[in-house]
Amino acid sequence: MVSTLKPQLGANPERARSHNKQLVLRAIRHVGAAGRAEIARASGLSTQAVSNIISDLLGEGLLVEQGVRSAGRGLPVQQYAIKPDGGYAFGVEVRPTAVFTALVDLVGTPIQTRRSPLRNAGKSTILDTVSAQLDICLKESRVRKGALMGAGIVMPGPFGDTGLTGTESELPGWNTGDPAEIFANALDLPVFVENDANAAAMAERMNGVARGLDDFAYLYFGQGLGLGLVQNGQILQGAFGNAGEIGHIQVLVDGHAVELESATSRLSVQAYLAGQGVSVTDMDELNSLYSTANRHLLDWLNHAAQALSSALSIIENLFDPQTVILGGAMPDDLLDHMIARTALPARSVSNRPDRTHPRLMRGTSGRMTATLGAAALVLHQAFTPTIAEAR
Amino acid sequence: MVSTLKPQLGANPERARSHNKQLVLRAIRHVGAAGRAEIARASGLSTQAVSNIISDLLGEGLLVEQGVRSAGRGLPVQQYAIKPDGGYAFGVEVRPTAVFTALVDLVGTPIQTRRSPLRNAGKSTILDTVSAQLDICLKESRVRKGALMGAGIVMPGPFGDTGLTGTESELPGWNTGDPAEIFANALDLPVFVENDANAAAMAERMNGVARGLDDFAYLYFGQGLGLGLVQNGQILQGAFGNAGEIGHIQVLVDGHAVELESATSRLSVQAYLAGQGVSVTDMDELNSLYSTANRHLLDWLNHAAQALSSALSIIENLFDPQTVILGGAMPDDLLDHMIARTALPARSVSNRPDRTHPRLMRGTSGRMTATLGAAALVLHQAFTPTIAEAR
DNA sequence: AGCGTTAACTCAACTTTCTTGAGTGTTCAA
DNA sequence: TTGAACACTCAAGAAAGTTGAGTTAACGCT
Repeated sequence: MVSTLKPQLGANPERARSHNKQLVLRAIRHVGAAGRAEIARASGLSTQAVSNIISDLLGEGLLVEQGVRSAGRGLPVQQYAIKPDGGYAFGVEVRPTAVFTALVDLVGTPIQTRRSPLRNAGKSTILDTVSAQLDICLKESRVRKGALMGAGIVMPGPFGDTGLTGTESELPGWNTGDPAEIFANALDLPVFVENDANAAAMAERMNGVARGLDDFAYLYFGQGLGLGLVQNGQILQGAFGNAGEIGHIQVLVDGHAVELESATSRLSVQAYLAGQGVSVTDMDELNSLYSTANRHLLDWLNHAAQALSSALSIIENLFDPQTVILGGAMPDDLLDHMIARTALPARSVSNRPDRTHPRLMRGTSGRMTATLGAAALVLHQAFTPTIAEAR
Repeated sequence: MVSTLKPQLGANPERARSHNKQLVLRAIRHVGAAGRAEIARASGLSTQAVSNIISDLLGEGLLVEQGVRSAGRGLPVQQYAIKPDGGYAFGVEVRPTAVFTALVDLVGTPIQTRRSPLRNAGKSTILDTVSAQLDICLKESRVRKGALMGAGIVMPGPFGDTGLTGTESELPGWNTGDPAEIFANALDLPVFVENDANAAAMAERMNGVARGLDDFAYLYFGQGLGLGLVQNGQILQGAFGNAGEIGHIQVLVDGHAVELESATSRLSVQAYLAGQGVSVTDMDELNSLYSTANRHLLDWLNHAAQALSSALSIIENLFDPQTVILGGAMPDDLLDHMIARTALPARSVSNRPDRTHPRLMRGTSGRMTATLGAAALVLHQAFTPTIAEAR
């Protein structure tokens, strides 16, 4: 019974400065552009301290002046904003058949997105492909490697040898060794590894509908169904990094218990439609099927909405989030349809009159959601004050 | 769509010191007794800094010298330990018919526990009773009020006006205003308010089977069934403070969906037994019923274990905790029986070979669990470095 | 139009806290 | 016996923050 204390760092001047820098960046990012006094009030620091820090950040090229704003009386505010080319993040999504990569700038704008097929799903093939993609990305975009703040990697979970192993994770060979470390060595960059749902959630928080939210859940439609949980602005990872494996829990559809994933995922709709003699292979076909109001697809959506309603009840009552976001590799229209049809449980702590957000929202969808989310992991890190958190 | 940035504090010398003090206390608490060099290594501070901080803490009466330990070569280690009477915490559990209070010292030892019936469940009656209990507690134990670090309050959730309101929370009048503020004013102390499950979880972490665990879940058998979630050493509260309301989710028993609470709670066993013509009014009766191997009770336990298995699957896959603890106002033997009978889901991220703790454990049980948990909230605060977290 | 108030920001002096490096004392092992 | 290892202290120095006085610009009242 060895209980290891999670290492936590003490505060010294150097770490305090780094913490405060991130605090200032975060405050500026949150409002888009801000002046010194404003930031000082938000952080509990003196204006002078903020001033010094801003001057540092200007020197490092992370901030730009953003004109003055005359706000009522007093000296007009000299505003500062994040400098988009002040840094870059590399996002990687590893799937069994291909690797998706994205280069985004400091404000989250995608500079490049790429797709590269994999000859096989072997470890070294993946590492080589990712490395090659990084080089090409940097060359084409003319971004110095030094300007890269890190790489975010999205891999199918769960991580490690668990009771779900073999059922889903179609990437062999990653259960031994720490994937983050392996990628960090291969790319020579700080690396953050998450599953697709968590990454998508962070993307939504950085630049999507979850901007400014600190507590929300994200249901990600990928191959299966994943749950990204953000608590207090941080991804909830669980003790072994596998929190949010919602796909295999039992929910009720028409009074019968089914695995949530078998009722809601992309694989599930394909299987269902195939059973009805309708073959779909990609999202576009699914979308056109929906636009013709295909009865079988609508039936499936109804089932899925029922399953989601059960899941929503669980998520809301267990996490009490500000909102639950639906997104991922599923066409917008289908997501909207499901959201409209999902019954919002009355017996839920989320059923309260003083809500600021709808209980169910649609997030960004599309093929690159998770890849951009991978990059968002890096940005999130850059804007999160981290004294007291050892790495 | 006003997205308010969660206030976070910048680091300045004063706050750094306070952060570091708490870090040192936490490190010492974790191992029981420690020397300067050891703490310095754990915190990333210099020995000199730790030395200065320890000398401060000795002056404040929070630490005591604890003899020297000769550990291999070198100068023997001068060890320090938490001084039990260095501070006290007041714990309060408010129930509809009575108020329970406890005074515990800095290491968590209960000094006094009391029960005081309530004439009615009105707000002012409760406040008056609690205040009076505090005064008596202090007088009898001869603890200065100045030595009190705060009060923890356990109240039935959910907090605020939610979809579960009226079903459970039998304390009228608390849905308006912030309970923490109300108590803080009445007691003139820093106050932390939580539900019973969260408080019990913290108690378990401070001095129970969850010592040293940073990620675990606690299923609390109270009137109903509550879930306390600890993530990264912190209570997971949710956006509105109502996370962990697990009682009302649907689970499967014998293929039928039922509300978890209706299958597992103390009220549920009483109702079930009453239906079989067996009347029980308190835990002792329940216990003696169990010791006679009452068939109806065993039937109920079987049902409950099934429901718990469903719940366990959800908790494990959503949180990926180090362990799930069962505790609360239910006799030990019954808890043990349920733990033994609860099937551990195979398809779970928690089903992994490299576990350090069992998937299901029994925590402290008994009438005062939540009350002592309330006090533990205060201790937890005292041992948690909190730069960057505004109040 | 004039003038006092308000507010953002800078400058320079000061304070707090941490780190560094040299020095002391104790224990173990060769 | 001697040297290495280790905990701890002392004194000097460095880093980062705060404070308070001073400057500048806009607003609004007379």
